[in-house]
Amino acid sequence: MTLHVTLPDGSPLELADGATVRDAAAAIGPRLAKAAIAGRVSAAGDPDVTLLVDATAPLHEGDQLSIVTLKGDDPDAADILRHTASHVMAQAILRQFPGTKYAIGPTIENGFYYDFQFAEPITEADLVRIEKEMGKVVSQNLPIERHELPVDEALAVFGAGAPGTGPSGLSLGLDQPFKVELIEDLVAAAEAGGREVPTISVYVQGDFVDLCRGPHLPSTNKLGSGTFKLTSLAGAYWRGDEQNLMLTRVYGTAFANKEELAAHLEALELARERDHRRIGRDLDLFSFHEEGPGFPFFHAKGMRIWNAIIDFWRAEHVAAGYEEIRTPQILRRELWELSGHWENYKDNMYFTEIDEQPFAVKPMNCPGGLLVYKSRRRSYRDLPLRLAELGQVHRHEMSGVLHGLFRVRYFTQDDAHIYCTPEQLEDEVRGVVRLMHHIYAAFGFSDVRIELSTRPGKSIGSDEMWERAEGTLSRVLDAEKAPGGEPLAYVLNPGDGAFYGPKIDFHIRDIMGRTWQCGTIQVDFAMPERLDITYTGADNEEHRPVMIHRALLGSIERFMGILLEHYGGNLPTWLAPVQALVIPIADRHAAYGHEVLGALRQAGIRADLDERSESMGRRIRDGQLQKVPYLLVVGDKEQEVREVAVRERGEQRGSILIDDAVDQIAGEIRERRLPAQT
RNA sequence: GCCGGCGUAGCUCAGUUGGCAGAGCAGCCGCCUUGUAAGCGGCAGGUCGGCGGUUCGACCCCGCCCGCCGGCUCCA
Repeated sequence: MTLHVTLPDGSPLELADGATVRDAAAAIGPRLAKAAIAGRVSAAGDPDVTLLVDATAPLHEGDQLSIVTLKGDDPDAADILRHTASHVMAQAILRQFPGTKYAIGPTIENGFYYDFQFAEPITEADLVRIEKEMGKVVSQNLPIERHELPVDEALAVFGAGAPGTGPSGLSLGLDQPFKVELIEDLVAAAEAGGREVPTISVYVQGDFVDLCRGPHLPSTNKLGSGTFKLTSLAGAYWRGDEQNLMLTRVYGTAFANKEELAAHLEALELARERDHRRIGRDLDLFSFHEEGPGFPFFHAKGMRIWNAIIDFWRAEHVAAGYEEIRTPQILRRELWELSGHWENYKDNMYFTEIDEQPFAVKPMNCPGGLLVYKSRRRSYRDLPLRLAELGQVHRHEMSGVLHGLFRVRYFTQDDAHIYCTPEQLEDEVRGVVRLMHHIYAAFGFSDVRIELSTRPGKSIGSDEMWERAEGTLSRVLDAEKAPGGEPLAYVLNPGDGAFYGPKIDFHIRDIMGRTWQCGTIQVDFAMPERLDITYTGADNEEHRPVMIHRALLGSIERFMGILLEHYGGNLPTWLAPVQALVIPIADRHAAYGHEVLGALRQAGIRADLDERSESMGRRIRDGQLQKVPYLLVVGDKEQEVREVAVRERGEQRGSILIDDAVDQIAGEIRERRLPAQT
C-alpha cells in the first residue's frame, strides 16, 4: 500500500502507507530529514485548513504537505522552537525545584514564558541555575513524544492519586492541580458545546510530562546550546484573574541559532537606549520625583516640544472649525454623581473638600464641558458646536502600573466634545476620522489601525439609539478612504463599546512595531440626557443634541513619550527642542556667533549658542548627543564671508550663507518635514 | 493593588567576614583659544531612600514604610 502527498511546489510524492512527516522529508533528501521539525498539512478534503503537526505525525492520502525546518525564518518554526524551550525550562525547573507546580507555558512574540507555583520564592539569580539545567536537558537529547490519552487516564497522570504506571506507560499521580483544572475545563467546554469529549494530548520528554496541544521539536537537542536565554521573573495571576493565586512567571527567549539570539538581545539593548525615560533625562526634557509619584515635571526643553505639538494642534483645530475652551480642575461632587462618574469611576478619582463641601478632581473633561454648553440657550443654528479642550485630568492609577510618561496620574487630553443633531452625526464623525489621519501623518505615523467597538452587555439607551449610532459609525468607516486612497480597513470589536455609546479607536504603529491606542471617537446619547442639555430646533421645540467625545493624541504626555521612542530622540526638526546650535570655534568668533543666533531666532527657530571654553570636538559631540538637528559651526572662514558650516544630523553639509541656512531650516520647520526613517 | 527585584554623589557603578565611604562622567574654579563626537589641572560634592530594631559598633543583619524597575491586573 502506498499513499500520495503533494508538496508546496505541486509535485507529488509517493510514500509507504503509514509514512510520517519525517519519512516524507527523508524521501526528498537526507539533509531535509535531519532538519525537519514539523509539518504543515492540509487534508485532501479540506485544503483551506492547515494544521501544524509533529515530525512523527502520520500522513494521509492526498495531504498537502510542507516541511517545517529551523532554517530560514519560518514563523511556525520559531513558535515550535519556543514552545519546546518552555517545556525544557519547566523540566529543568522541576528537576531543580522538586514539588513545583506548573501551570501554562505558551510562546509570545520573540520568546516564551511558563507560570509556576514554587514551594519557595526564587530569584533572578536562580535563572542561571535553571539555564544550566536546561543545557543538560538539551544535551541529553531526550526524544519528545506525543501521547493521546483518554480523559480518565490524563486525569490519573496529573492528579494527586497514587503513583504508578498507566496503560500508556506514563507515570501516574504527578499531583499537578493546574493541569487537572485545565483538563476538566476542556471536558466542560466540549460538553457545553455539545461536542464529543476529546482525547487529551500530552508530550513526554524523559522525566517530564506536559499537557499540550503541540507540536514540538522531535527531541530536546534540536534546541542548540546558546540559543536560548531566560530573561526575567514576574508575578502573574493564574488565568489572568486578580482574584486568583499569584504564580511566578519565568520569561525566556529562544532562536534557531546563536546569531539570531545575539541580534535579539542587541535589539533589546537598542530599545533600552530609546526608552523615553532615559531620553527625557539625558535631553533634560522632564523628570519624576518621589514627592509626586506618577506626576511628571516638564522642564524648559520638554515644554518646547510640548508647545510645538500643541501649536500645531491648535492651528489644525481652528482650521477644522473648533473653538477651544478650558474648564476647572475641581468641581462639586454632585456633578460627578449626575454624570455617572461617581458611580462608575470613583475608584480612580481624587476627592477633596472645600468649605466642608465634597468636591472631586476631574478625571475627565466632559461634565465641565457640558456646563459650558448649558451656560446659555443653544439653537440649531449653533450646531454642530465643536468645543476642544486641552484638559488636564487626574486619575488615581494603581502604583504598580506607573511607567514614565506612558502611564501617569495626571495627563492632558486633547479632548473635544461635538454637540450636533442626529442628522449631523455622520458628517461630524467623518470629519474627525479625517482630522485624525491628517494629524497622525504630520507626526510621522502613517500605519493606523482602527477598531469599531459596539454595544456592551451593560449599557444604557434604547435599541434604536444604538442601532443608529453603530450604523452611523460603520457607514462612515465603510465609505472612508485611507490617506493612500485604498478603502479604510478596520476590525470589529463587538461588545467593547462604552456603556453610553459605540466608539471608534485609533491605534498607531511605531517604528518598533508596537501599537498605541491614541485616538477615540465615542458617540454619546446618555450624557446629554443625564445633564439635560437641549437646543431649540427650527420648529421652536426643544431637542436633545447628540454628543461626540473625541481625542486624537489621547494624552499629550504619553504621545510625547511615543514620539521620543519612535524617533529615538531624533525628533523631526519642527518638534526638536533645540533646532539649531551655533558653535563658534574660538572666543574671537563669539560676536559673530551671537549674530547668527539672532538671525535664527528672528526667523522663529529654536536656536542656542554653545560658547563654552571647550574644544570644538567636545561641543560637536555634546550637540550630537543632545540630538540637535543642525549644528552651525562658525570660525574665521565663515565669518569672513558671512557663512555657517552646516552639520545636519551628524552629516557635514559644507558652508552656506547665514540667510540660506536660516531659510533652509525655517522652511523645513514650516513644512514640518519628517526625517527619512531607517 | 499583587508577585519578584532594586535603592551608595546629579548620572553610571565599586565597596572585602559588621570597624573612618570610593571611581569615571557631569558640576564649580583655573589654564588652553580650539576646524567637526570627549584638551589639561585643581576643587567641591554623600543624614549610603526613610523610620525603628539587633550590636561596643550597621551602607552591610532584622522589621515596617517610601520610591523605582520588570511583569500581572487595569489603562490615555
